[in-house]
This record gives sequence, structure tokens and C-alpha cells, in this order.
Amino acid sequence: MCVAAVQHERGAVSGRGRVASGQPTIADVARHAGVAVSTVSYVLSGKRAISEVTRSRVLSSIRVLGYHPNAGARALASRRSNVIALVLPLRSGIQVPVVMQFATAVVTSARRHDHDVLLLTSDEGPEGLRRIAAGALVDGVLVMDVELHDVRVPLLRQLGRPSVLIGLPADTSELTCVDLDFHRAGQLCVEHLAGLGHRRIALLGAPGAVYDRGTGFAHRTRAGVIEAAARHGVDAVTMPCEENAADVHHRVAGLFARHPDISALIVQNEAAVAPMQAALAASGRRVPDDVSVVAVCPDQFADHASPRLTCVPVPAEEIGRQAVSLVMGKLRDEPVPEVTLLPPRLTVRDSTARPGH
Amino acid sequence: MCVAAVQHERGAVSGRGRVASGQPTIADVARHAGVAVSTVSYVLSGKRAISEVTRSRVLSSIRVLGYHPNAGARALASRRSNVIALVLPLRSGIQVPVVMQFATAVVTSARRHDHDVLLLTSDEGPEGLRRIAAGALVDGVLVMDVELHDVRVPLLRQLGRPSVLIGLPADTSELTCVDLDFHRAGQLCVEHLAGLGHRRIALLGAPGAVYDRGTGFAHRTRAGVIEAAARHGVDAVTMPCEENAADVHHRVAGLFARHPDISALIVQNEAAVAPMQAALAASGRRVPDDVSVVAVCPDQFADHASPRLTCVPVPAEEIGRQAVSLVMGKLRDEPVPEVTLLPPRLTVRDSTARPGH
DNA sequence: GCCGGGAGTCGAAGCGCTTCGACGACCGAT
DNA sequence: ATCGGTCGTCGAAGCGCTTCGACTCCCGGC
Repeated sequence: MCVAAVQHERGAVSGRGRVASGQPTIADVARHAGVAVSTVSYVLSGKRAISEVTRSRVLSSIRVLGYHPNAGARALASRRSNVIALVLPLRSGIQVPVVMQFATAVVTSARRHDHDVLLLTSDEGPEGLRRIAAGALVDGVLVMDVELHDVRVPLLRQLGRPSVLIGLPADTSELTCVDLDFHRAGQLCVEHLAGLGHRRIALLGAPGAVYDRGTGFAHRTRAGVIEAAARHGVDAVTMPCEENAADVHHRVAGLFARHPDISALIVQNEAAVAPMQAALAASGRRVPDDVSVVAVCPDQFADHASPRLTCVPVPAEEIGRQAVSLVMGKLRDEPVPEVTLLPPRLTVRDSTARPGH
Repeated sequence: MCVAAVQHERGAVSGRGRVASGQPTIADVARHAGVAVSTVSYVLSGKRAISEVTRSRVLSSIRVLGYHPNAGARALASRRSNVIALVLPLRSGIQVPVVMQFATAVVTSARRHDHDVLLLTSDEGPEGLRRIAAGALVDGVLVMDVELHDVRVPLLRQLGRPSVLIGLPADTSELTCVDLDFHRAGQLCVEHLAGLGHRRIALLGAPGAVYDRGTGFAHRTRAGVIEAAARHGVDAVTMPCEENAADVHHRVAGLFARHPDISALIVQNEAAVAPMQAALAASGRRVPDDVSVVAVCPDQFADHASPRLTCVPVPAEEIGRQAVSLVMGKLRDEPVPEVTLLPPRLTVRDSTARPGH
């Protein structure tokens, strides 16, 4: 009906001369549909009852005009940006594919909750978090690669915005954390190997730097391995392991020199798997005939290796999904558990067997 | 001076009863510093001259109150969100570490330009782009993993927001694109090998799916290899290559069965490097004594392999930085080149040598 | 026939910021 | 003295949206 008027008003008399953005606004939609601005808003948000006839008229106007609500205006008025921050690590010792899977899962899940994801790297440090949160750019924060005594933890506590940590700091009070139960994962590996009859095993863990900075998952896996080994009467040697072929070779060689009777390896470092296989082959040991191998790594990776690896998959996608739904819960003021530990499971493939044939 | 008044007004008489957010606003800063709101704004933006004494008074009030400008309000008023979108691929055949490096570089560079990064995955498709851009959530868009005939390209052309593509579509008119000069990279590999005296070489390329969907870099590398091979009188066989050990083994075996005299391999698929080394070792061929290997992959990866690989690094960081500074240029309305191709360079390491000793 | 109450809609008041025009003060040039 | 011009500052008008009353119908219960 009054499309012409709309055009006229926007074209000629818009504001005090500022350039119009070209995008239709909610007012344009209201005019086009012959309703009040607030009605359009309620159609979109569903926060008040709207008659079916009005609703569909508004929706069709929206479609006709190609209207998309302005994010800034919406954030300002509603105090919700519909964006969550994802803080990713980018330093050494991270498992790139795991991080990537995780990020992907977070973005996908966030979209399902009608949120977008703002990407931060942890090297901006606490200041970046504060900027983002205090400026109301994001409604909530997901932090990955949390250390036992992470400097960001106190900040998160008093930030006034929902946050979820991926990984466990030493003190989880007043926080929300998700992670794989790495302690249990370590146990599972040992139990599997012990069940097969192995009596002397080794854990090739994460790079040294990861232990040093107190990243929880590395410590917890090691603890699980040691604990279960003791419980099953298995001898377990553990050592960190860098991500390059040279160090892996060196470690493996040294390991068998000192403990020739080791019959199984647990590998936590995905990047170490291939070099380790090479090293074993070079020393004339076959998998699984001479040495069994269990990996803690993405399932797909283990499946593509040769031989296919028995592994405890890191369910990056599941963790990502959980993390998102936990922040969303907190955004709705629902109570959420302080710590969510996902149960690991062990997938048996071709790299483990009874020792000594 | 009037801190008490501030407290009082915000505490008791704030608005019509809506809860105050707790964050200080620009009005609080203005009051605290005893100046007008606009003056604070100009101190922050530098868009008008402000006396030194006023400026420092305002800045100190900002520090005292812990003021952070509200992103939504700023975006609304200035029509700038100071956020750029980064569209990442998450499908098969992508080189995860490269993507990660790239994302990292983008975030870091964006921060240097006072922008944040919103992460999108390409599986939301064009609709996601439209939503983000039309809703003014972002000022500009970076799109990775562009195909030759990408559906998003027409959309980007008419989006009304600056965008930069990483990778080259078939038609680059009215666009801005950055990429490594993969054609030249292919040539470089061949030239290096030809210079060493190799006469029969093979390219183990990207996974088949990557060629099929017309991702530029794979085609361009292959073209460069073929072209340079012809020019140097070298026989070149090219074939796609999946990312799992089984396919690599199979490819390598088949290759040498058909062409026993091949003395050098070019590998484009980072994930194929390790399995390929294993396959060569299994067939009793040593690198570089029996077969030379050149990889197109991240430098760090090549340096950590054993033997250390001669390679043409993919300068993900550099591309990321370039992409960001190109969008920033476009945001400032500066003219930018349509296509930016970064020159590749070849790093000689231990995996290439003259053929037949 | 009257009242209470839900359903459906509207108008207007912000949300916190940027930016434009205006204005006083002060300068040097006429 | 007078005029024009900077410099520094202020006030106010939005930016496009959400949300809170308030208002009008209309229906059922008594």
C-alpha cells in the first residue's frame, strides 16, 4: 500500500542527512505491513501473542524487503549480542586437528542456538577477555586449553558473563568445566593392555612443555595410567614426548634400550604416532606382533593409520557441543553442573594383541 | 568531584526500572571527568582536537572507572562493528594445520587493526554470509577455500561489504583475491628436480575430491608442474592422492610398478607425506638416495620430518596478514589490487639429491 | 447487563554511542 | 578596533531495535 511513501521518506527525508545504509529497517517492514514497529519485533521474537494473519503479513513483508535485523541495534536494546567467544590456544603442543574439530563443533552448535562465534587467541591474554566481555561484544565465553593454575580463571569468575572451560583447572569452584575424563582414559588403556597380558608398558605423553605449564589433560592421563598400572600389577614407564620425528626416534630407542621387555606403548601425542611407527619399524619391531600400541587421539586418525590403531578417541565434537549447551544453559540462568567429565571408551583395532604372540 | 552523584543516579534513578548492566557508560566517564559525553567520544576516537589537559583527565577517568565502550552501541551509531568474518572450510581434503595457521594469523592481524574475528564455517553456505553481512554484524568478510565456480562469489560481489577471497575463482573481476602462486610453486619443484638431473617425476596431488570441486590451488599446482616439466624435458605423471595410509601405499606401489624409473616425487598433500615415507621405506627405497621428495606444505612440518624435507612452504601467516590488510584497505575505501599472488620459494633440505647417486 | 481478563496491537521511552552544528575564546591579520 | 579562522568543547539528534505499559476488543461467567 504505502511502498511509494516508504521509498520517498527513506530516499529524501531520511534523518539529518546521514547516508542511509540501504538495508531496510524494522520501520520499513512495519510500514510495508501496515503495523507498528513493536508488532514486527514481537513477530520476530515471539515474546507476545500475534494473530496468525498479522504474523504472516509481517513475515511476507520481511521476505519481500529482504529485511535482516541490525545486530548492533538488537544487541544494544536487548543487552544480548547473540555471539559467544571461543578462546583457542595457538601455542606449541596443541593437537591441531583436535582443536579444529572442536572449533567446528562449537560453531555448528552455536548456530543451532542462534548464536555466532567470535574467535580469540589466547595470546591476547586476560586483557582480550576483559575487553570482549566488558564491551558486551559477547554474551558468553568458551575457553580452551585451560591450565591447572590458569591466570584467566580468576578473571572468568568475576567477569559477570557465563563461561565454560574446556579442561580442568586445579580449583573448579564457581566455574563450569567440560572435558574428556582423561584419568579414566589412561586407566582404560592400561586395563586393555593388562587384560591382553602385557606386564611392562610405557606412556609416550604430551610434549614436555605441556606438562610444565600444567595443562590438565596430560597430567590426568598420566595419573590414570600410573594408578591403573599399580592396580593391575603392571610396570609403567611414562615420559613426555615432543612432536618431531627426531625426538620420537630418540625416545623410542632409549626406551627399549633401558627396558627391552616393554611390550606395549600408549601414545598420547597424535603427532608422535607416525614417527613412532617409523621408529618401531626401523628397530625391527612389528605392531602388534612385537609391540602393541594404544593411542589417545581422534578416531578418524587412528582408523587411517596402518595398522589401524586401537585408541581412546578424544570426542572433540561432543565436548564442543556440551560446552555450547552449557553456556546456553547459563545464559538462560539454568543451573549447570560444575564439572562435566565425558566417559572415554576404547576402540579395539589392529594395533594391540597378546604379547610374545 | 561528583562520584557520589554518579553512584546515586545510577543506583536509584536509572531509566524506567530496567536493570543497569553494572558496566560504566560513556556518560559515567563524562560526569566523572566533568566534560560532555561527546568530548569523551572524541578523546577515544581522535576525530577532533582535544586539549592535552582534558584528554588526560578523561583517560584517567576511563581507567579509574574501568570503562569499556559498548560494542553494540558503537556499532549502531558508527555503522561499524569492528568485526570481520572469517569463513573457514571444514570439509574433507583441507589441510588442517594450514587452515589453523591461517586463522591464527588472521585473528592476530585483525587485532592489530583493532578488529575482532567472527568465525563461520562454509557449511552454513551463502545464507550465513548474507545474514552476517546484511545484519551489519561484520564490516567485511574473508573467505577461504574458494572454488573455481564458487556459489558464494556472486553473492560477495553484490553484498555491499568488502570481502577478500583466499584462493582464486575462475572469474576474479570486481573481487579481491590473495593466494600463493601455486602455479609457480609447481614450476619451482620441477625446476629444482630437473636441475638435479631427474628426468621422470610424479606429482602426488590433493585428494580427488579437491580436484573435483574445482579448488584452484590443486589445479594450479598441477598445471605448473606439467608446464615446467614440458619446458625442461621431464616426464611428469600426476595423480590425486587421498589422505589415508592405505591409499598412499597403493598409489606409490602402483606408481613404481608402472614407472619403475621414477626418481622423484612431489607431494602436495601434507597428510600423505608420512605414509609415503613409510611406503617408500617398505619398498626398500631410501630418501633421497633412491627417490627425491619435494613437498608443498608448511615449513615447520617439513623441517620436523625425517629426513628433513625439501619443500615449498605455504606461507599461511603471510597470506592471512595480506588478506586482513586488504580488507582493511577496502574498509578505508582505498583501491586494492584484484589479485595478489605471493611468490613461492623453495627451501632445499635433505630429501632431494641427484638421481642414481 | 456488567465485570474480569486474555488476546492483539500500538506508542514511546530508552539502550550507549557517534557525529553534526553551534558557540565561545583566542589568535593574527587587516 | 574589526574581521575571519582555529581550537576546544558542548548539546542534541539520531543509529535500529526491544520492551514496558496502555489501550481496545471480545468472550465467558454471573
